[in-house]
Amino acid sequence: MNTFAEENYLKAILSLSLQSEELVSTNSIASEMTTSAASVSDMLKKLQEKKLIIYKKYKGVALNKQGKSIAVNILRKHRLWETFLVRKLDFNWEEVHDVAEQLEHIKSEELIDKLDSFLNYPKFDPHGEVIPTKEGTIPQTDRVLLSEIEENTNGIVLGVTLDETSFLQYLNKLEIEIGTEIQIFDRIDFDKSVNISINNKKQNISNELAKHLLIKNK
Amino acid sequence: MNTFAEENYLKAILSLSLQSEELVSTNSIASEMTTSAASVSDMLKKLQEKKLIIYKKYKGVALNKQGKSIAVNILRKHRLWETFLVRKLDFNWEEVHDVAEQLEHIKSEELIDKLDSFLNYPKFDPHGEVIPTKEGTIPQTDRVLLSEIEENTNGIVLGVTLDETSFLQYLNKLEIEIGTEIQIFDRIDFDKSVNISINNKKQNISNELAKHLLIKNK
DNA sequence: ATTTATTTTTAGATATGTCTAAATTTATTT
DNA sequence: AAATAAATTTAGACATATCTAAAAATAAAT
Repeated sequence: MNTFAEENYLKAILSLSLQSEELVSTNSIASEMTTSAASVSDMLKKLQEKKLIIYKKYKGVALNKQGKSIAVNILRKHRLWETFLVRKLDFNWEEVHDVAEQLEHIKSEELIDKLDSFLNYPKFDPHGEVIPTKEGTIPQTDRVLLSEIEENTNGIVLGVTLDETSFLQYLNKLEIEIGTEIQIFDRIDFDKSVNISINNKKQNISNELAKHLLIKNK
Repeated sequence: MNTFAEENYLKAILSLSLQSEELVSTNSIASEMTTSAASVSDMLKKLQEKKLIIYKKYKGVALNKQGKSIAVNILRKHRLWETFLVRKLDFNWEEVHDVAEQLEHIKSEELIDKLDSFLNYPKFDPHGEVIPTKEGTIPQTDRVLLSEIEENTNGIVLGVTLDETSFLQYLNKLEIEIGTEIQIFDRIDFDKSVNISINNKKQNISNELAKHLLIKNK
């Protein structure tokens, strides 16, 4: 059985691993978890002793099979709980993260199986993120948030992850609806806004907005 | 903010306080929590420093206002979660205790408010125990323990005061569940066991068992 | 009222997880 | 290639929560 701290480190390593192919650095983990590099070093040593990661001093770290399995399971629990909080308890989807960070550490396989069933086996969480399977795989989708999408590609709007009136009204104004084809040009470093074109009209979309648009990559 | 350990101690002290008027002893807490008396002593010192209990060395301990408020809130969360697990996730009422022991420590007032609302503001948990209010009071009910009940009366099983698997399994074997009608005949002086009849089947119930059965006098 | 037994507390260890500061390794400049 | 900078690890401390063994206080028995 793993502690909350161990699980949080594994989760952070998974998250960073999914963002790039390279080994995960100590500093990137420290920054992800807002802790010190020293603490990370300490924990990496421990996780290696528990045979959950592959760790080479000064080089970086990767999850091994068992560590990845645990981390993916935490991610599954996190996203199932978020789905529960939004769909059943009427939370706004922006509010659920902190609570889900606690709930994801509850230990009971049966609980998660039953929660999954209660929610009717959802494939996506309220943020549009895919929910890993019970078997420990992360289904590949061509659904991407506009805020995460590759530059210089085309896509189709598949959905949104927010249903606030002001948000939806703004989409109307921008002529964005489900099915709308968009061209993605580039992302601005400074504010993470995205330059796109809709119906041949060039627009700049804020990161705040882009985070709520689900795009299918063409 | 309190740690899980602190919350568990407060909960144990509350539970013991409700069983008798006297100050709670170090050993009784140790036995309730299956830990050592030394650990209890250590923690009592800490809880006193945090001003959550009234503690006199060698004499015993009681919750003060703030400590009781925290403990009652944990109890409320525990019982709301048990209700959720049984009513929504289809757990058997014998299975929910361990999971609820974890869930009760999740920190979010909003979560509990919304859970309460989702469950339609239940008054009793699946074991028949009353659920404390959001305001921190434990509603009084007219229930009596089988070990205390008047002889030659009839009653209905309203709940239990113990949440151990072995206990609950034994109840199953005796065909005792919530709602079961029982006739109470007499109490044996020697061992305080009670002669009763369930479904016209006469049985002798040990004092140890009777102490944990809540009966509504008819 | 002593002695004995029980209960409770303290002392000293251990494990987890964190920190700062110093040392070490690796990467980057010049 | 040597010097400098950056990243990482180690050393040593600290807080939490637990334990065993020993000491101290209280309760029970003679």
